Amino acid sequence: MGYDVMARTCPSRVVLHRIGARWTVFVVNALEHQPLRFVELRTHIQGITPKVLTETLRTLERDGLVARTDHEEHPPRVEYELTELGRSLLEPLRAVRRWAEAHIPEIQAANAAAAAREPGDS
Amino acid sequence: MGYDVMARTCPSRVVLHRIGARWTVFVVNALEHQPLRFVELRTHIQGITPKVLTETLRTLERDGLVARTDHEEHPPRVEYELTELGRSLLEPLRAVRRWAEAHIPEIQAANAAAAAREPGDS
DNA sequence: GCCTCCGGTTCCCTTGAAGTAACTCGGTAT
DNA sequence: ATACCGAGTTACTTCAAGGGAACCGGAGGC
Repeated sequence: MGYDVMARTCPSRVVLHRIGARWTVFVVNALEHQPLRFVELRTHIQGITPKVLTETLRTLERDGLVARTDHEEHPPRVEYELTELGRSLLEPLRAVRRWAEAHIPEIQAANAAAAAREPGDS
Repeated sequence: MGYDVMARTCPSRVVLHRIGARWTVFVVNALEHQPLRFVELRTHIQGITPKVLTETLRTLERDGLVARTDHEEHPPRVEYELTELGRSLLEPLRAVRRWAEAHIPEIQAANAAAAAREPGDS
């Protein structure tokens, strides 16, 4: 309690920034139903590069949202799963994701209308 | 229906990116209860510069989330308010904001623990 | 001896979002 | 004439996130 996101120094700004990071939403969403391995995440989240996936996972780990389990096998088997904390983020993120998926047409229409209102640049 | 954020070309990625933009959450939240003028937004959202506020508002306008009303007075009076669409985003964003505000201690603790686990760099 | 598999790492470059600071515009007040 | 207001704009800089491509290491298989 007592945090105010509007305050310049509020730590929740950092947290919001993390959530807003390009790939966080996708990784968390991907781990919703079961633990996944690196390659599985990679193929599940289309377009993510290994570098960025690693970075995102490390950040999520540091923040205590994702747990990494190295099974010490050969070939390597490493699994990522949501922690309790990470799981608690699912609900809000799902809401945002659902909103995004549901309102695409309206947003696209608004953009098209705005574009039509402006003088075409060609 | 039928959008899948995990698909490389899904338009919802663009939408999520917009929502994730540094200042979107703050502007939308600030407009929750009543229309605000430029300066009011500026003082309400601590740390935002006029340039960035303008950019954010323009984007929100284009996306149809915020309506701009110029009252054509002198000195100028311009009010920004959420549209119906913008208002529908409030609920999901509030959830995320609440989550952020609520889980700061845990995230900070996780970060501190992770930092302690690593070899100090000095 | 070399390849493959998995889970990365490394280096380097590009982009674009954000920040800084100074300036504009048109009208009214002093 | 000058200054001030609100609501921006403009030009320039900065910087971290992101992307691309190539490489690594050790076990097991051919």
